[in-house]
Amino acid sequence: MADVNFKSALPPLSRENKPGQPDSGEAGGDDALPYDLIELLFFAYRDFTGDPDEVLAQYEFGRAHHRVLHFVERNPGIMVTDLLGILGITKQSLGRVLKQLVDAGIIEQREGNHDRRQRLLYTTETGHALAVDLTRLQQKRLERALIGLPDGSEETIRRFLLQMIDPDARPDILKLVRSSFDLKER
Amino acid sequence: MADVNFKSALPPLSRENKPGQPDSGEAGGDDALPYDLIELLFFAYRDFTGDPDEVLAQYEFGRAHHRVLHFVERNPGIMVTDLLGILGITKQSLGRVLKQLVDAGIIEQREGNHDRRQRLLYTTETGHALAVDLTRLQQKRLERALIGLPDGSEETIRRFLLQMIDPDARPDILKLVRSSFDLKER
DNA sequence: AGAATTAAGTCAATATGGCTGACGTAAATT
DNA sequence: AATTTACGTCAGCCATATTGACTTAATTCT
Repeated sequence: MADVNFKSALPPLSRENKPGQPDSGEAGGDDALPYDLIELLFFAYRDFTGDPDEVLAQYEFGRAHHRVLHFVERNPGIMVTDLLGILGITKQSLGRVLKQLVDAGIIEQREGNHDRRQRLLYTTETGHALAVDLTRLQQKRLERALIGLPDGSEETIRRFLLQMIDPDARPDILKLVRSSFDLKER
Repeated sequence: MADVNFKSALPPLSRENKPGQPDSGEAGGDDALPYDLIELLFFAYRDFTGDPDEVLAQYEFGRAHHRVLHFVERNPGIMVTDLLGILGITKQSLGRVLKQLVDAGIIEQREGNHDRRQRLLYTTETGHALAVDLTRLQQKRLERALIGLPDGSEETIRRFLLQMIDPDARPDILKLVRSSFDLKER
């Protein structure tokens, strides 16, 4: 369900507004702003997140649930505090979503062994299955996107994405992402 | 202002949960799910949108305003209906945001020449300046991300992003994006 | 000329996913 | 024993999206 992607919704451009070639009649001297890249990124990301959205809607879950599920699946036994740091949201925001996931039997909380204050997070069997499902959807889209690109493109894209990230956040993200590819800078 | 990026917020991974190398001990036979790409995309997009967010916050605007501003700047004289189609949101959602932008003197509405029902959208001088500012921020990040990548990488990334988009939406998006690069499939 | 369609705007209600500040409890650390 | 940490919770707020129904004016179709 859920017509998340705008597919059919995108109309032809207004007649009054035909392309007309590089409308480089701007004021100041905006030397070639990368509108195309910016827009491609926008639409690509939207469709990328749209696949999971459709599945999640069936469970009455949203994108917030997906993010939590994803990072718990990826980091079984993660502490709530660390998950908060990764997601960059507040305890309250996470709390609501997390509770729903626990109630739905998607995520399980276990007391820490060494530190009994912790409620370490794990996906249940159901949760794992759902996480894998969603990831496979995204995998398919990624694979489709890589078709026909020159050798080494995947590596290039990985580096590009990493370098899009704030430099001072990269070390932490690299730890988190632990790619099987070498993304060390230089 | 606005601590949009989580920079300092990302904590070290939980001690209980050190990398430990490809934890390929999964159940079914999930052959190498592309977690790293998925996560890099997530963080990259977050930082990418974070730059404009900070500036917009000063105007009490959000990301919704940015999207509207962007597409109006890019398609001066666009009809409301077409903008709705591009953004993939409802008239009501657009209405609120658009009104705020008009009230703030960022966007201007002019009656259509041929069709007086239309309220064609244009950025004002102020709006244009803001749009350019925001785009330059994103340009800088993109340029930084392309540093050190092999020749032709930008082209590769463009194609990658295009192919991430639903195939049936691509023709419309290509018209919209009108890249100065050749993105025709094949 | 009259009917149907389109462009734009509007009302009211609702959901989601964020936020803040304050506070409480149990467990660990100093 | 005092402090800090991990987690949760209360109450309220805000931004951005949704739906369905309805109005007005203008254009197009028959």
